[in-house]
Amino acid sequence: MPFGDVDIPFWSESGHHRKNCIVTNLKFWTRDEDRKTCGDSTADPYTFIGNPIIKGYSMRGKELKDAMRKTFLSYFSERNHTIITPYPVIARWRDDIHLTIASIADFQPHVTSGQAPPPANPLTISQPCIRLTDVAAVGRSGRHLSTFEMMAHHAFNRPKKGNVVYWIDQCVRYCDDMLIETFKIPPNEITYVENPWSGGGNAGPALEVIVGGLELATLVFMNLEEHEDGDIEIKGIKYREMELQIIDTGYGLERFCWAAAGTPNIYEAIYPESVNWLKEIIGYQDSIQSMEIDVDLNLLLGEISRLSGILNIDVGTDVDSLYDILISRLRESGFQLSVKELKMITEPLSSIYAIPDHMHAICNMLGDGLVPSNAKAGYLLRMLARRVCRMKDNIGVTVPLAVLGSKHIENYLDMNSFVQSQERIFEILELEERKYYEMLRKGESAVKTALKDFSKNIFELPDKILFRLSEERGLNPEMAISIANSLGWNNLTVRVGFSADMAARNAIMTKNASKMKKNALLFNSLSKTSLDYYQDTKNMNFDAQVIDSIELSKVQLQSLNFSNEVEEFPTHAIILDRTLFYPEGGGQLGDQGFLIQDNKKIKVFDTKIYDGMVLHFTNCSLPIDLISGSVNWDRRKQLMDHHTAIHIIGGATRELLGPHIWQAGSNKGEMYARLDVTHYSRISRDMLDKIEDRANEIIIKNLNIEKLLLNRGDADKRFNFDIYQGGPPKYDQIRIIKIGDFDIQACGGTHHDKTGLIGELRIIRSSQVQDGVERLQVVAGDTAREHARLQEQILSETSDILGINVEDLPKTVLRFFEEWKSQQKRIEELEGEIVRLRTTGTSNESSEIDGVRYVIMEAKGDSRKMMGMLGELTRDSKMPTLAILGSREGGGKLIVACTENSLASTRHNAVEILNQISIHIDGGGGGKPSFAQGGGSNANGIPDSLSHARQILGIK
RNA sequence: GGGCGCUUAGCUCAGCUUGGAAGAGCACCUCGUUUGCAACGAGGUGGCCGGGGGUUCAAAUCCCCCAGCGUCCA
Repeated sequence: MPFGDVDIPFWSESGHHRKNCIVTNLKFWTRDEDRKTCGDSTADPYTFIGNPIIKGYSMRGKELKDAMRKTFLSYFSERNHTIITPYPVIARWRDDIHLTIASIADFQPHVTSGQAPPPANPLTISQPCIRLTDVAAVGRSGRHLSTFEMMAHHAFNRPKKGNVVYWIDQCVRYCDDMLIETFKIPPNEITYVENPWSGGGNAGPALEVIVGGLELATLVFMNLEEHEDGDIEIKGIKYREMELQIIDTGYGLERFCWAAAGTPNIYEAIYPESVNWLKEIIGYQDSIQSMEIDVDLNLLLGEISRLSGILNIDVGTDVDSLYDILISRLRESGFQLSVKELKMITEPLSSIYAIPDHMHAICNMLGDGLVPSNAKAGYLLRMLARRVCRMKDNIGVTVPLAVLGSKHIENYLDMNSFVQSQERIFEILELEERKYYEMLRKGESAVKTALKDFSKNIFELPDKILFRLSEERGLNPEMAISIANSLGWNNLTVRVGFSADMAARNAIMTKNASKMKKNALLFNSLSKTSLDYYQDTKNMNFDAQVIDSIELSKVQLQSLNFSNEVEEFPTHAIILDRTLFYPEGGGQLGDQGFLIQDNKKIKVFDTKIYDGMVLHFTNCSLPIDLISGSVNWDRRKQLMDHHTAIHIIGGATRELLGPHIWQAGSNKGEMYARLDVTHYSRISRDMLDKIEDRANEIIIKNLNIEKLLLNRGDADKRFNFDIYQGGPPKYDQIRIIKIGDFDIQACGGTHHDKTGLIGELRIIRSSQVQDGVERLQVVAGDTAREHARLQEQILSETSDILGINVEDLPKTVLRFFEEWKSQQKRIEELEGEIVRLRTTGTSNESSEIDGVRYVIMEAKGDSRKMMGMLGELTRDSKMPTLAILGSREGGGKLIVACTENSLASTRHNAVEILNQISIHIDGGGGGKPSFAQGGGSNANGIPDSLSHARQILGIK
């Protein structure tokens, strides 16, 4: 049987026929003997618009979704499936994706790989998902959503172990039965299209379930995994059968709602309140009526939706040609419209439809505790927020973003599924909108500057300028051009195909970037080291067997990235059968200490782990023999102080600032520790003090610190996802650090048994790593005391220099700085005065020949100082002057200048004069004909230079 | 995670490509003209050109490092 074919008893039992779609050429199953197309082709229009194919659901919006979800979950619950609470939309348990894009994502990779058991088997769920790949089509196609709920039933089979829940046949039976019996869909309207699925390292046969021209569900039978020796090849990648056989289904909740509502498009079915409200605000009906087009708007929208589904709207699509096609197709259906009319109808609508969709995603992300940022998942949130801001501006909605959010939550969301508070969601939305307008405002001057050298009559801009405005200023081409139009470049338009080129350019850049990073295999794993340091974190001495002693190559040294606490570059890596040295991990730096063999003490500079093998870095090799090891306790104690302190700070920050506080990285060394947390604004010193106080309170309470070892499934059940602050879990065994009831985290580091052992901690300062991520710098234990001493010392040394009390430092320094500035000013004035005095009347430094004054004199100071004097001499156009100043500073400086546009500048060339006289100071220089400056290396030649100048100019 | 950009007067920003006297608008001060809504005219005050290092006779300008901020992509 070829891969992808689905041959099950159910087909013949239920009277299905296998056919070939005459349009797509895909194989499909149907009960309808006469059917020629698979249902999901360009020849299959939606049949349910205005005529719901799922009967009995008269409600709309949230009520409809709730009812539909309940029906689905109940169906499977009644058939032995356990209902699972949805996972968050931010996929923090994974490091390969930011957002939950499917229900199966909840169970990847730990369950699908077989490492951990599923939370229930079989199970059913309705998982909120966010997918941004087709975000450009949302609002336009009639069916695309950036956020949706994927209803699913999953089963995980291990046929080799005799554990089979159900497989393809039963899966299809459930689906078919539910559609017909529960949702009352006419059997002949259902088609099952064979379309094998692959992605994310797995593959398997799959069926697309099409009803009334709409894909309602996909049933995937995942039984293959990527493997280089696999015997099945799909799209050039080799796969083999895997241990697990997974039923991975996805039923689009919103699509069920649409099919039950029969509205012109999916948005009207699920967001009717928002759509109507937005239409009202901008007076949409009135503006359409004033166009006096003789069409039934509802019929037209249905038709557009039907056609948009067929047309492929994608990033970079040539929108104008798309409109032409749409117009001609609409004409075939009896709608006579011009492009302009069609645009006036559909452009505002596409925004009206996209806004509630985007708000749904935004509120869900914020509700999950995500913070907007310029990187990672936070950027996706910001991108959506900015799309909404842009769209609402375009169609003339003046309601603030936060109000849109408030309306949306009121109509469509349950706050009790959110970790974040409503107030904070609005606060963040307000901040985001403010940042968007700030960007626009700055963008205007950026456009002005970028275009200042272009004629106002040009029609197109060089691509480079639009690329740069987009990448550096966040102005997409349409926004940039619209700003340019409003600034007077009225003819400018975006070149056809520009967006496609920009997307292609990004693709190339991304591809190049991914080529650059290649992970070379550093060490061949011999055997895993027994990690004995967890048994008792205070135990520092041990005996072990040397397994290997590796001389480090240049490549290895470079890629090992030693911290600045490693005092010397090591030459060797020693591998032992067991160790008490903690290798760098979880942000905690590696242990240092000694290895002792035959009375020889060898220093361990650092410890790292690679593929389960602990590398002890030394500067010599060791024979394969027994050794004893000794870990530097002072350092380890300090690392533990810092690591436990960071947990406490994290807990205190979360407690005081809110559930959106997530660890975005951390580092614990001997000298200091830092914790990066997600937060939407800068943290004030006042707040840092509060966090510090709370953390010290925890230390004083001397809470017990428990270390628990749980498997992944139990850890997930017992605690929230909050425990994965340090990143997605990598192993099935999860080590939990529990500080009283104050803070619980999965962590592999070494910790004290009691909080009191830290002594004290201080947050030295906070800085910003990227937008939305604050870095807290922390010192704890002895380091905290040393830090305080150092600060004292700096202050007392500084105040000693000024001979004042420490308390008076700020005030005194300010006074000194002000005085210094005003004195600089005074010096400049006085120098000007000196020049005036020296050059007025009959001084030997000033003479006049034929209407030009000549000033040749030696001065004091550097070029900058002499500039000021020259201003005095040559800036007065009423007194044409040629001035030559020389100074002995810095190897000799010379400046030759004449009053611009005067007799002096026509008569003399400053550069020529300078070049002739600068030979005396062994130097050079240049400038323009009216002004030249230079310098040299022989300061004592200055008098010669000046007298040479007098000679050239004929002055005695 | 990978890029790109910005930091210059109290504010908003030019100048940097190609090194050679620190600029504009707004605000502020003085004088004049007016006393109608962003008044006008003349003059003026105000700058460690983010910090540190390098190249150079000479750096706001070129190179490197650091800090702060912005932005795009994944």
